[in-house]
Amino acid sequence: MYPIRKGRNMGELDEIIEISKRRGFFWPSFSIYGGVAGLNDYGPLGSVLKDRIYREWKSIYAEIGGIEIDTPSVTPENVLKASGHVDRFLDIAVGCKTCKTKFKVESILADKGVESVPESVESARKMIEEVKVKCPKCGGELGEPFEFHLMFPIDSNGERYYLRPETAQGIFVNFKLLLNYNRGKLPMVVYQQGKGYRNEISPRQGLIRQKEFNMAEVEVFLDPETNSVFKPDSNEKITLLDRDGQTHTKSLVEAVEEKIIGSEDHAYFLQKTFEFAVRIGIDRNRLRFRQHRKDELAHYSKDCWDLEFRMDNSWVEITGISDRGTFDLGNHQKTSGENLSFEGEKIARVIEPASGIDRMFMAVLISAMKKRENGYNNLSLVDYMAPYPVAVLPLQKKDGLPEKAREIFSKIKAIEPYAYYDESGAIGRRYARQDEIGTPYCITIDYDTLEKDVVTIRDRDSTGQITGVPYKDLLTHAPFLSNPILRRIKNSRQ
RNA sequence: GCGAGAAUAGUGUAGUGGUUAUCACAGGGGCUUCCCAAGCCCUUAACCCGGGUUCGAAUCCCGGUUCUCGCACCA
Repeated sequence: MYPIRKGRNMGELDEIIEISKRRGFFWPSFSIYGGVAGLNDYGPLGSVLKDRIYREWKSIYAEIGGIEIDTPSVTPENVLKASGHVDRFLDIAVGCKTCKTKFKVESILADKGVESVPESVESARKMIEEVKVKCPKCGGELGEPFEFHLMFPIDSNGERYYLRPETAQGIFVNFKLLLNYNRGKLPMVVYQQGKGYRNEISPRQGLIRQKEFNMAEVEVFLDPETNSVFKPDSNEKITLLDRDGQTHTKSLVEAVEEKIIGSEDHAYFLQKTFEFAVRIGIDRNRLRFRQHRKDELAHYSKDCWDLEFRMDNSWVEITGISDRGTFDLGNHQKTSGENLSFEGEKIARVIEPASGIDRMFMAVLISAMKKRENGYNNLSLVDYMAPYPVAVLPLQKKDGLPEKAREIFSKIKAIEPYAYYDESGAIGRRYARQDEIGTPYCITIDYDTLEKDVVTIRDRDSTGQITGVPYKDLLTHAPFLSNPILRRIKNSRQ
């Protein structure tokens, strides 16, 4: 009866994309000009939800003494040269003249047993000639090699810059200042939220693969001589897929004991990452950790575990927890000439939990989306994540109910600015509307309100309600969601 | 980037050369209803962009853009 969906079956991702566009979570950018692949806007609801995800992330790391920094997206070339991105984030590719398939020169050389990365188009051409490589697919002649940049370059007055491919470098280059701020002490946990940019060849799937994306990166600086500053303590069994393809269902504590995970420090940040995902409402049953194989590690990474989320029966990385060792600080020290050591000659070792906030955002929506028996959607967000924690609804649009409702609404606004007011159409329709955008509580103003100043509170997930709540009791607790009456509703529902 | 398909209101769609461009839902207004998208009436709102063929193009052709699915790539 509601949007008739013929033709293809919608997957959960398609469904979230449809609802998001309709209700204002996100949509493709620049659509009046035909749109641009891989760029999306967060709408009014999505902007709030995204901020709430960042808020929880910050509090997770602030709780363990982390400090925040905010650095530019526009980054000078020499910084990204030192970090290896200029050379390693640029692929030299070549196409087959016959079947038109394109390959990374690096990988077809590797197939021939040549383990070297061409540094230029010219050297790639020479190497192809020397090794006599043909098209691995059809055996045809290969064409001219060409460069494919994964970073967006910016040229300004003869100087080259790039849009950062990760926020991390802004932290590494500030190591000295940050360490000074931290009064010379390690461990030091530094986090940064911000945009990252990658020139994806084929951006797809809404927010999953974009050219510009929201990152939440943490760099944990550790004394290389002091292990196990951070220790996991969770006994929850988690699925761990190691680099040899073995699946383990173990707690992180056990995983370290059994050497599935290399260090306690690394495991601890897997735990933190898992805690973050669950705290924002991602379904823990759709999560697993997967270790990178040696050949898929990024150039800066010694070891990496991804937190992956299952959607439409495939796994999507939402966070990578990488052991970057001393790679970045070592290279920046060498290139800049600045002393980035501490306590003499020591270079700090780095563990990096780096989350893709857009992907986590999708995971939150997909985890929360429920279908009711009547076919309507219920976005079962965790209370404190909902863009609107509360809506105020007069039962009908007459008999002075809207006037009373607006009066109460303005009082609610004073303690909960993200409150929604709606008096249009039938009450059931308005409940349904709030359900679809995840509003956990509706306050209904009815005839009893006029006589006795009591309201009805309706709970989103159970659709149950409690009547006769003196509305003044709702105004005595700020923030609104800490109100004990709401807890009572929540606890009583089954 | 290649191959194949697709692009029509906010969403999902009908429409194979001539229609006031279909329908549903959503949105707005009203009647009715004291609590879960009920019903009735009214209303807002679209042919991706640019060329071409034609008396006439949403429809046919070309180019572009975007999307989907594969491949490749990326994480």
